[in-house]
Amino acid sequence: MNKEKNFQGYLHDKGLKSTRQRDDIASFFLQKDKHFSVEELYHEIKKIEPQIGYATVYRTLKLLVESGLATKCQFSEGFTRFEPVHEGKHHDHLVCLKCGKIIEFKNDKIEQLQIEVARELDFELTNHKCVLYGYCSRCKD
Amino acid sequence: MNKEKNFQGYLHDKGLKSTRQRDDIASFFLQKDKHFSVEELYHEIKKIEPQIGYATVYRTLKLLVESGLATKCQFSEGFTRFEPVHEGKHHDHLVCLKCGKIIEFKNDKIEQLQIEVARELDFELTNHKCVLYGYCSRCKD
DNA sequence: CACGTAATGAAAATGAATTTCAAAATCAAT
DNA sequence: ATTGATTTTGAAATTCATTTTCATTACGTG
Ligand SMILES: [Mn+2]
Ligand SMILES: [Mn+2]
Ligand SMILES: [Zn+2]
Ligand SMILES: [Zn+2]
Repeated sequence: MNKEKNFQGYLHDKGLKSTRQRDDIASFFLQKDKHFSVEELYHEIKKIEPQIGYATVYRTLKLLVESGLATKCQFSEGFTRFEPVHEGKHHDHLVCLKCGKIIEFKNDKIEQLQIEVARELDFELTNHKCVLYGYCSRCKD
Repeated sequence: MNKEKNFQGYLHDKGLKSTRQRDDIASFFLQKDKHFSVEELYHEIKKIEPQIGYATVYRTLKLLVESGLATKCQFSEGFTRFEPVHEGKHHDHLVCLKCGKIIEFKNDKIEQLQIEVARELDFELTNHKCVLYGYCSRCKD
């Protein structure tokens, strides 16, 4: 898998070591398409690597974010979620306030308008977060 | 001031009491145009009401949000900010990653496109947060 | 293999936010 | 104004996500 190669490359370039724990976390995380809480990921990794500690999961997620392979999601749940990046494609989210379902969307017009907003305000844009809250098709009514 | 009347009305309707502390916090907060951290607000209120406790500031902000007179802002700073609502006008934010400056913007096209995105995904929209991160005119370069 | 360095994990620490609880304040009914 | 039921307050304790500490273990270059 190419993402794992990228992670190995990132570690090497930074003079960091490849370890069984890091590799297990990265390869499990990167092959899923999911918005993980740290707790969820910790419990999944426990099955593969029973001695793993929370600190290592936190530390490895930080490295994945720094390497550009993961992004942080803050959905006002009181904790952070992390998701593997989707092949260089940025997207935003809808979050169901009842069941917690997370739906992804991509809208180039919105992205373009955000760039214009920033330019008009003489602001150099680096990234953004757009989260739509409400009720999914199964939870509404 | 009308907002303070609304707060008094909210308290009365919910069978809650009007207290010197609540009234001082609400009237100070509602007349400012600022994105307050709880700590900032606490220190400002201390000047007016030296015996105030953090818990009362937190509790009053919660009431202000519930009454629709304040909104929570989460700018990935590790804590929550609160701002008085602007006369029924929704807006979003740009946040400078260097100096922390918060710039407001309003873009009806983006808002409309968000509504369309939600409709296409059969999602009942209640609210949204859109935060653009980058560098303000003074901090870029 | 050996050594210097980095990583791990359990436990402690941190920090924002909430809860607890005894004392004080509010307010509707007298 | 006085009462008294109920709510609010503030200091301190608690909670919970996340970070840090530190002794031990693992990595990887030579
Ligand atoms: Mn996603
Ligand atoms: Mn604002
Ligand atoms: Zn739902
Ligand atoms: Zn700036």
